[in-house]
Amino acid sequence: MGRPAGVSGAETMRAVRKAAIERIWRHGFEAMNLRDLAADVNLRLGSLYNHVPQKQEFLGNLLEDIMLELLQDFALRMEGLEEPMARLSAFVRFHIEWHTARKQETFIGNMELRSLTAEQHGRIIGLRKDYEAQVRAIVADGQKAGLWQVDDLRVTTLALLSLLTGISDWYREDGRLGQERLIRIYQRLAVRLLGAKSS
Amino acid sequence: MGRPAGVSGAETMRAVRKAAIERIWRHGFEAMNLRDLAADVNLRLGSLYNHVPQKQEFLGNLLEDIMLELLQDFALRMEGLEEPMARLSAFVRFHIEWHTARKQETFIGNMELRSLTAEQHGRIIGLRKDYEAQVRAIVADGQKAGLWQVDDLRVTTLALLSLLTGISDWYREDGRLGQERLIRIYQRLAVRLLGAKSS
Amino acid sequence: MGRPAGVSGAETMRAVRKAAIERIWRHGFEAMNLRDLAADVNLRLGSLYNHVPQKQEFLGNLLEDIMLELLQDFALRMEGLEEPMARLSAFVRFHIEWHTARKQETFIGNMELRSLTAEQHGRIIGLRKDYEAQVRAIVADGQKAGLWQVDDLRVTTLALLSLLTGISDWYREDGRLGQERLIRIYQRLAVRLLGAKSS
Amino acid sequence: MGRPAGVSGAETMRAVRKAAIERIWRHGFEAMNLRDLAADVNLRLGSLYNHVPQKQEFLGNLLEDIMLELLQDFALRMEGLEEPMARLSAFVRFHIEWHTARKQETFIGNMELRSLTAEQHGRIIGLRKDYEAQVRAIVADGQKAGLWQVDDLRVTTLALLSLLTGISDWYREDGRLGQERLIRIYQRLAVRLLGAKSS
DNA sequence: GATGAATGAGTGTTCATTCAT
DNA sequence: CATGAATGAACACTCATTCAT
Repeated sequence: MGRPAGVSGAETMRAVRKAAIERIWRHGFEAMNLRDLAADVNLRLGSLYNHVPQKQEFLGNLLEDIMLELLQDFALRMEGLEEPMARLSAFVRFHIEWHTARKQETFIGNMELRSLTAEQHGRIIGLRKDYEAQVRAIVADGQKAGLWQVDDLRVTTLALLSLLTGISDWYREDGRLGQERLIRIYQRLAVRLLGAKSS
Repeated sequence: MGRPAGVSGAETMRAVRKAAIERIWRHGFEAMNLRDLAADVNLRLGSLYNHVPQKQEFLGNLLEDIMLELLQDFALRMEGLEEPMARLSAFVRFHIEWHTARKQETFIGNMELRSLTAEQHGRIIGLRKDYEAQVRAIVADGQKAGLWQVDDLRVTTLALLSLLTGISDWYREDGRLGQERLIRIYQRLAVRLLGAKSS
Repeated sequence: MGRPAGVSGAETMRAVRKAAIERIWRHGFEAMNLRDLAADVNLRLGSLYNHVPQKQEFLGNLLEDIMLELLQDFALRMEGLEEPMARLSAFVRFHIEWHTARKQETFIGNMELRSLTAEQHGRIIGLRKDYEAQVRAIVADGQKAGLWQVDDLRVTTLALLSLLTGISDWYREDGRLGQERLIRIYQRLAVRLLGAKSS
Repeated sequence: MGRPAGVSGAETMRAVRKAAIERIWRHGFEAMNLRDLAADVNLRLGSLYNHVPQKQEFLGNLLEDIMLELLQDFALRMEGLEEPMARLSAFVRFHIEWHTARKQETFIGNMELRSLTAEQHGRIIGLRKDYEAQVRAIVADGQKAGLWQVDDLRVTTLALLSLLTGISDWYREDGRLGQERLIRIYQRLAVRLLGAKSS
């Protein structure tokens, strides 16, 4: 009944998160029940509460951490890039890589916003706006540099993001096109969308 | 208690649908409970079952009807149009008009697929594929006609659909841009995306 | 599964209250579980909620109704009595009769105050103060009339109430003394406590 | 993690008892949870079990020790007093002092009897009867000595105890009346209750 | 002795669904 | 048709208790 040999809290926590992401992705947050989640990581229901706070709070933390990680990875990837076209390409690559490698995370990150409390929602929407703003900056800089010409900065940025994020609706690792090929296609689509001089 | 005067069964059904769409849109199908839904239309829970089938079946019917209506409206709108560029423009206009006028319906049509049974899911995915196929045909025809040049027909069509559908994530009737202006912007974006010769 | 023949909501409600009083009296509010309570009235747990609100709210309503009934019965009993000594005797008789006939109700009325929310607590303490105030008025009137002489009006009134309420800690219907004999003894004790001229 | 410096087991035990009394007093034994209790004394839940037996047994010990201490203090206070009136005064003083200084202990001593097992209950009721019997002896002796005249020895003794114990329902250290004044008032009430010749 | 982790048995509450009236 | 009442299956969450470390 006591603590079994060789278990660590942090490891269990990671396992719980992974299992939760899978379940939320498949059937949604509301449909994820904690008994099943506990079973996924070989725990009884009660034990789960040694690792996880309230279900609702857990979702908030989860989505927030996903967004934070996205922002952090994005910053790393963009480091040192100055030229708008290079930044656009890097952004498209990054976004696709993240949204295909972390398909489930990004899906629930979009899907389960409505399951958040108002307070959680505000917090996470804030982080999303950060990301948006950085993409908008790329589009704006390229425009200033005369690389492309967009009708409406805000709308075009949102359109660009929709374009890319939509991939996760149908992307499959074993799909017809390799990831690299996909990135190339979308880099070209992005450039076209912005109305770049040559494409 | 008998039926109050002036209330017809069909009317109640319509009211229930409307209320259900609102609730599903706000918090999701799983989070919609039938007691509240009944209250929305001034019924007690038990009475709801005189109008509505099982909750699960109700969702299936709802989503199917939404898709059928979309397809029907689409067909009407495209009637008589032959020229690919005209058809593209008409499609963009139609899609945006539908997805903004019927924001809730289309949102739940995308969102709640996962709440369907396998059988329902298959049926509705089939209808969505119909729609996709019609859009793909426009893209293909324009390509054959030399109006534009896409790298990958399937991917580009999906990208075009993502681009447009994404609007419903942020569109607000009282937003900065009028609907007409939005349509113009997106018609241009679509044309660019496909790599049309002139833009 | 539907509604069985010949059951009425009001009757069930009464049965639930009675069973709850018994259980709370025996083991306390916290120890009363709703599954057992449902079983007491031949219901499954879920059905209980057709009659009873939240457990916490149920307790508040219960205690409030008990106090209201006490106040109402008290008013009836005191009707028409003017003379302080007669009112004192009537009060003692009433209090003992109520606290022995409704032993459980009054016991939990005293005991479970701590299980109330702050808001409920305030409401019910208010009713108790009403009762106290009426008793205090009797003591004060007799004092003004020169029937007795107390050191401190408030304390003596509380002492008188403690004296009488204590009975329910040990009273048993089949006890050594009949209720009538008990009333006589306590009427005398009350008179003495107040320092009445003759006793 | 070993034992922090300067912490002895007996001290911890005392701290736990004190915290437990506070919690039981506020919300009752059933509502006291051991995690919170541990936190009160800066321990984690698991560590509590190095100091405290089963929760149920803990309560039994607690109440028994309270009663034993009461009896012991009572014996000390009454030592050497022979004359009934002096003993009555001393008892009243003692009872009030104990029930105000140890308000919480005596309150839970009365309140939580019902949370005991049958075996514990019997043991503690026995101790209470000891106390009662000693008070009854005082009343009886005074009666024999012609100091006062009661209708029924048992009932009057219980009434006297109710009268005094009731104080802890409303007593507050910062109340209107000082403790000494209160004792005087109740000594007079007690004497009156017994029907003493002069008062 | 202190701690984190695990466990099983509960506990209040919700909900879709059914059916006699 | 509307309603109140009943049902069973679930659900998130709590808690006393145990034990390897």
